[in-house]
Amino acid sequence: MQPTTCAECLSREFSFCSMFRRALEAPHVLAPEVRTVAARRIICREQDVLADVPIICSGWALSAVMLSDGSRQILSFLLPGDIVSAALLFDPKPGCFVESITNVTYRTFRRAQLKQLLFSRPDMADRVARLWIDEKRRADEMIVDLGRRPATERIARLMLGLVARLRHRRLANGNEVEFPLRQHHIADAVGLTPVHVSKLLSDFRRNGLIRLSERSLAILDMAGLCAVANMR
Amino acid sequence: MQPTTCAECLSREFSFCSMFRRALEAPHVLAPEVRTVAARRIICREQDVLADVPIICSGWALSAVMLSDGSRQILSFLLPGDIVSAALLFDPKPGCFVESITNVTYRTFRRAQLKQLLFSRPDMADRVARLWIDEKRRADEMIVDLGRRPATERIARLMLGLVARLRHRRLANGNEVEFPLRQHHIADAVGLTPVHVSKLLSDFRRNGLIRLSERSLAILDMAGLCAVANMR
DNA sequence: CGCAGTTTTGATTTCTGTCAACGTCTGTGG
DNA sequence: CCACAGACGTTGACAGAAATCAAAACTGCG
Repeated sequence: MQPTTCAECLSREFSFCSMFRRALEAPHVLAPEVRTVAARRIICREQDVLADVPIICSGWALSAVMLSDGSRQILSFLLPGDIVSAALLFDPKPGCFVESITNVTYRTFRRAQLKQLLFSRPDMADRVARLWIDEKRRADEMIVDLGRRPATERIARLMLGLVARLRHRRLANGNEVEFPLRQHHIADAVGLTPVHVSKLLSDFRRNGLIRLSERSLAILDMAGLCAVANMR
Repeated sequence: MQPTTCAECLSREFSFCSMFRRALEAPHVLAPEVRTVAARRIICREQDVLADVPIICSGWALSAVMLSDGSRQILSFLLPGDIVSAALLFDPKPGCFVESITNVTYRTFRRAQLKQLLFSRPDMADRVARLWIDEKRRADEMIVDLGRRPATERIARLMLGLVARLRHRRLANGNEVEFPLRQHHIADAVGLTPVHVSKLLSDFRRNGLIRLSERSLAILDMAGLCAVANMR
């Protein structure tokens, strides 16, 4: 059921991998190494120096920063087709630590090879720039969310954003998606405590906005949730 | 007192401008247009399409996102030598609005010219990448601050970060710097209300950490402020 | 079964926002 | 030169949001 080569992978059409579609369809060109990790495993640490660039092939992961008091801030959730961070194309230090949420498979590409491919075609610079601009835009939106939006709005936006990303990659089509996040993941992403997240999610359910159980999220009232999220 | 050409400008040695040092010293190569705006003026809006890339030459500015309820989140303070956003090198839409804090002079470079220069030398891609990586790192730090640090810590870190940037550019050398920010600027940057910022700054003063008056900030107890900021 | 991780719920505390009043400063126009 | 209006900063009382603490139920899994 899971693709065994990039040439069979759906993500090849979307997100990061689409830039290398041609090269990926001829597997001998890039020949990335495949790795598999179980859920809740560390993929890389903040101070690591990565010789290779990891791309998520299946499963969910997260990138985060740890603080000295033991708490952490999640910077982004990584879905199939995502590069851990565009900065890794140029800098071997990830600057964040990366952990699997579900079972994850990822492929590691040689940085030098990717860069060579990147600059072999004139339009590549613009495509890398686009990738980078999108990453930065998401970071800026997160800053706005954390700085100026109330808790319910942040949670609603997180869920809507994830559903939109999944749909864009054809990993979901209805308003119901696989949702492996624990409440502490949500808490660490939106800057709240798990206890408070639990209470607010109960409110969402009480108001008929969502159904969330068994690692599955259904948006029951899209208009209502968008209203809570202050979107559209 | 203020330089009239890039060839005389100190910022040429640091930050963004340093990438073009050679070209800037021969003014006929890039020939940017110079503009001057008074304090509290809009430099560009979120939906604008900018034909040129603005670089701050003197004064302080800010980039921010406005929300529908009238509040705003400041994304970054722009100091002499800063590009408004590295994304502008590739994308004419700034995605944020930019406002002068003090009187500001800035130069606008033709995007096509900059890009041409950028790719005329093989090491340029790495330098642009470095610029971009730093911008992203700052955004990530801001996410961590807003998501996981208490108010006093955020304010202390903002002040320390600004002082460090000023010193790095030789715009300050002691622990006393020109500081044109109003308390509402601080509030909009760290996600608080101006009233609360006022109270916390009073605490800082009471504890002998800083002196802040007359558009000037002196860090009286660097170790103490770093401790509050949870740094070093 | 037993255990560790997760979720829920209620009581309480802490932090931050809101509101309002007042004083200061600054630039502007008469 | 003065009066004035705005913007800014400070302070206190209060309200609301989110954290903390604690206990109990639930889940999945070896």
